[in-house]
Amino acid sequence: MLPAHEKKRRARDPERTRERLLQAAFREIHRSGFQSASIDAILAATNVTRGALYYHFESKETLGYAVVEEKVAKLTHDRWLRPMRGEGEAIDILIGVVRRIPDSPQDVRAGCPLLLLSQEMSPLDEQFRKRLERIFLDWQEGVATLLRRGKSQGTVRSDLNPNEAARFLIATVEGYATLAKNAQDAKAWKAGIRSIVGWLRSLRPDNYKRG
Amino acid sequence: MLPAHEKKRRARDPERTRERLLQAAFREIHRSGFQSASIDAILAATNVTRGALYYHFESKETLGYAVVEEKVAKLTHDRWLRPMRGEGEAIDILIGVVRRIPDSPQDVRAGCPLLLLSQEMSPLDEQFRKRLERIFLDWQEGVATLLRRGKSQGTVRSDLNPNEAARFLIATVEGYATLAKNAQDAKAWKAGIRSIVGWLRSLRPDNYKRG
DNA sequence: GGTAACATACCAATCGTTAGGTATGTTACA
DNA sequence: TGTAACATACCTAACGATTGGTATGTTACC
Repeated sequence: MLPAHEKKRRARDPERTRERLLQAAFREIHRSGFQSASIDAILAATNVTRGALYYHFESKETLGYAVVEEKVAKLTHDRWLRPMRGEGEAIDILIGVVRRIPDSPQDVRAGCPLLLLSQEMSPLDEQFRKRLERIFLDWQEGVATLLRRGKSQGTVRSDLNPNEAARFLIATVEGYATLAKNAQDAKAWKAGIRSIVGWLRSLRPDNYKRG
Repeated sequence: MLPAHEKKRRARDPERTRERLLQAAFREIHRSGFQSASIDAILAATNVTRGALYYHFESKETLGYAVVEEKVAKLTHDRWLRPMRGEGEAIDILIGVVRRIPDSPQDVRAGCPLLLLSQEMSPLDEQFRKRLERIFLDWQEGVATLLRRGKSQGTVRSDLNPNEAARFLIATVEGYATLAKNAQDAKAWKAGIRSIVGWLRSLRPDNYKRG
């Protein structure tokens, strides 16, 4: 007998259908933005029919909201929040996280979906905006918490304002991501990361030297 | 006799028609992005007809390119390049420029058009991308030139890399603009400006104190 | 058998674009 | 100077394609 995951594909598997739609919608939205994302393109990419899509999602908007909540938020969670909860020195962790952001040409050219959706949708759709804002706030809170821990452990300058520094880090990361996306050049991104790492190092106490 | 500019409006005034189309297109693109910008909306805003629009611009794309070249580039020029050519200490000039970026609720909520178009169009349309990249490069070069001047005058740290610092400034400005746009909150922008100004001050030589 | 999970066919609206015509302005020539 | 010839600057109507959405029908599974 075949292992469970290789069993003959069930004719009906609503969870899988929904997940495939979400994934395809994420890709399409990431490519074209939400407004220009085409339902037809999503259907073509998944071989799901209109009826099935509108069975799982009541409108294009709700599909978009689900993409933000379940796909975009997950990215931030996996790349930032989870690693930041690990052991180690705060600045080291942040440098590691920043360096682990995908830097392949494809990734850099595609850019950050959070950034794209913020620019496009936040003035147009309050429901979108609120969901994106939730992601930014969680991100900021995660960084600030880590910096606070660093301060209490003496590995971060005592005069640093954690919330302010967290915002600064996020702004810089997103700013360089924009420049690199516009340049369509992974080297631009890597140079940005080096600058950010340099700034992160400056958050250590003056008397705190490392190898 | 009436002054020249109040004379009865000429039935045909191609320059004025073109300029009005450009202005309305800029507004519409800034609001909706390029792909979702509606020709109908531009026509309605100007009371210009389809035929007139397609007389002045051969397609929606060329209209978009003209908006980037003649409207978006002008913004960067007026707000950054021109002030940066003035007299004075480099860091003071940069702080002044940054503080003079419009910070009304409407401006912050609308966001930076350069940012929006980069996010939306740079992976999709090389012609767009090149024109946007030109703006970013001019911007960067302007800041770098000013910082170089500051170094030679001893008002900027001698160990500073002008191009790197220029990129850092631009990335930070655009990053905070994104955060503020997503928050739809002018206070977020003003706080960002304060952080940027703080960073700019740190570019002065250690022994260089000011009032 | 009942209903959850689809599939199909179609709708009205909107998209950017163009064809075809008109009105106004300019220029060349008698 | 008058006007024929032409060019510029529009206007109107309609195009075919695509948009998101829905109503109705069918099928697989508990």
